[in-house]
Parts: sequence; structure tokens; C-alpha cells
Amino acid sequence: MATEIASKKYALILSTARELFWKYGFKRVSIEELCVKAKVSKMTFYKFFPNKIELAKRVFINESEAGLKKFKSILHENKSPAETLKKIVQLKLEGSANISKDFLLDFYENNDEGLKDFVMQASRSAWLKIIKEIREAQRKRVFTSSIRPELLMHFSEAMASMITNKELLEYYASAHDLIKELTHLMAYGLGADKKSK
Amino acid sequence: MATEIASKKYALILSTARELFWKYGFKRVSIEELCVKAKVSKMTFYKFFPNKIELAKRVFINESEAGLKKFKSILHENKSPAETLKKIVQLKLEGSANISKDFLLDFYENNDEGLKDFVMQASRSAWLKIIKEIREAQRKRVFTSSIRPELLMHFSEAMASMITNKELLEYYASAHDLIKELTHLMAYGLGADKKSK
DNA sequence: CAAAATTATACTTTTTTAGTATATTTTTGT
DNA sequence: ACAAAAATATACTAAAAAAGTATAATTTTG
Repeated sequence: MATEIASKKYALILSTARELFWKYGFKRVSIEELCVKAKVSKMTFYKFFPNKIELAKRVFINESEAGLKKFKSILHENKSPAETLKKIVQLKLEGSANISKDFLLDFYENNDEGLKDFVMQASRSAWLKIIKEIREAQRKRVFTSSIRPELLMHFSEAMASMITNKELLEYYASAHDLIKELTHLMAYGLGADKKSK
Repeated sequence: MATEIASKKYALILSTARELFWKYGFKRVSIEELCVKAKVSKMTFYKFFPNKIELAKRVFINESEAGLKKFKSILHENKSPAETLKKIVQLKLEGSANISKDFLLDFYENNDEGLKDFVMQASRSAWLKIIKEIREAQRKRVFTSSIRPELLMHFSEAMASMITNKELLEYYASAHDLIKELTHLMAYGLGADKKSK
């Protein structure tokens, strides 16, 4: 059926755009390049999207939603605080939780008025939803209530960047100690209040 | 003096180009963008380089030479095989040993005849120099002679990619074992022949 | 202060990209 | 197999971006 073919090509355009935009931002990627890589003709592209900006917006929204969804599902697994945090960090490492910096910058540096507002508002909205999820998890005792959700997010961010840090090999020498510390922190430092059990 | 100012700006252009080209390749980077980021006027740019291609070539050559130099100095430290390999892997992790893939691709995909040959020849030349260095190290018993230099290079490459692999967190669970194995391999698996001592 | 270097500006030319029209081919449902 | 719908290749125009240059003004340096 028409819609099925459509969605096949549509999906191809989206996933290719995601890949390229993630790496280079959208300014550096031409529609033609995108079409070649997605194996879609330019005409087909224009059947689905009026221009590159609208495609970029779509990618942005989709990724935000997908990120939030993954985030939610982790929090709803009701695993231990350590396990939950570990999964969140892993999500960040995969790059599935955050919008690429280069991609984001192209929105901010774009001249079209309103586009900047679009991402700012969307980003804020996504952020608020995540915070809300964490609060709910706290209510369910997945995390201690004594930590502010915002801090928890920054904490997992910091952990992810620690791990991707290229000085990794150096710290391999004493990796055993580091892992021990990290594990301990996850297991006891962030647990739900024990006394309230 | 003129040369000093010149070399200051010149160096600024080069380091900025390195940074941008590494990330995006040179096709996606405009001279204007480069100049803005390097805080150099376009006129100054054209005082040093006739065009972007020549700059890209210069960056390529410099990086190749710098990489080889670092590589050499590691091999000449006469550390243990394990320590030496560790340092080589670290070099690869820093991205100082290899030319960026995006950067390289722009050379290959460029229409200018001769440019493709330029990199192919330069790459080959750099590769041969590295192999030569390894052979020399083998003569000095830094590495066992029973491994082919080419294999050693691919091995360190594989190790580096293992470490940057985003499944790192997963393997954290049994990281202790992995490190033990890796350390053992480095210490005993690649050492110079013991009997010949 | 004078010479050299660097920059800002403004400009032309060239190249790239965006977007569209149309004829042709491929795919799909029946 | 056939008709309708979808997708593509091609070729094109318009618009935007990038390359490259000339010149006057400014900054830096000895």
C-alpha cells in the first residue's frame, strides 16, 4: 500500500538524517548527500519534507521522544538504585539519551527566527519530563529523596564523561580500585533511605 | 620579527585546521569558518596557503610526521613489551597516531587528479616507516621477533577499538578478569624471547 | 615614528545547494 | 498481466555559499 512504501522511504530518510546530523550537524549536510546516502531520490525527499529545517526538527523531536522513552523504561524496571544508575549512564554512553552537540549548535546558530526558540522550548520540555520521571522514581523509592533530580542527571552525565575519557588506559593500572569505589558509591551512596523500609 | 608573527598565525591556522578537519573532513569546512575560528583574516590565510587543498595536504603531512615521531620515541624508550604496547594503544586512543577517517575520505573522494595519489603514497610511506621502526625494535628485543610488524599494528588497533567500545559499562561487571587477562597477555604473550637472553 | 604585518570591507567569480518540472521506470494491488 | 500509484533519473533555474582578490585602514613591531 501507498503508506507502507512511503513509510519505508520516510524511515530511511529519517535514520540517515539522524546519522549524518549527529556527526556533522545539519548545516554541513546537503539534501543531495542525504538522499544519496539514504538511497532515495530528491523528489521523494521533497514529497515528505518541505526543506532541511523541517527534517531537522523532525529528527530532533523523534530523538527527544525516543530518549525519554528509553529513560522512562529504565526507571520503570524497578531495579536497584545502582543498577538503574548504571543503565542510565550506559544510555548516555550510547548517545541515545542526549542530542548531539553539533546538531544542537546548528539550531542555535541558525538565522531563522523562531528556530532557536523551537529547540529551546523543546529541550526545556524534555528536561522537565525527565525530572518529573525521576521524582516519580523517588516516590517509588528507586532513588533516595535526598538528592535533587537535577543533580542526579548531572551526576550521571559526569560519570559517562569519566568513562569516555581517553585517560582510561592510565587508570587501568588501578582500575580495580576505581571500580570498587564506583560500585560502592552506586550501591550505598545513592540508595533509597534504609530506615523508611 | 616577521617570521615570528607569521609562524604564530601560521601555527594558529594549522592547529585550527587540524581540529576542524579531524572532525568534519576538509570538504565540510570553509576557509571563512576556519579563519573565524583561528582568529585570522582571510587575507592572512591566503598569504600562507594558495587554497584549502594545500592546507589539507600540509595538515596531513604534519600529522603523519608527528604521529611517527611519537611512535618512534615510544619504541626508543626501551621499556618492557607490555609497557610499550600500552603506550602505543594509548597513542591510538588519543587519536594522535591515526589520521581521521573523515579527513582521509575527503582526499579519496576529491575530483582533483593526483590528490588521491598524494595521500595513497604518503600513507604508504608512513606505514613503511612504522614497520621499519618495529623491526628495529624487534632487533633490540623490545618485541619478540616471532610476530610480524604488520600484525602487531593491527593488534594494537584492535585493542584500542576494544577500549573505546561503548559496551564498556557492560564489561565493567567483570572488568577485573578482563584486565587480568589483558595484563597477562601484554606481559607474557608478546615479550622478547626469553631463552635468547 | 616608520615599515611591515594584519585586518576589515567590499567586491567579483565560481561552485554548491535548493528546489522544480517532466519523462521514464519500478512497484503494487487486483 | 495490467492499470494506477509511487519512485526515480535527468535536467534545469534560482538562490545561496564559498573562493579568491583589491584596497584602504588599523595594528604591531623594531
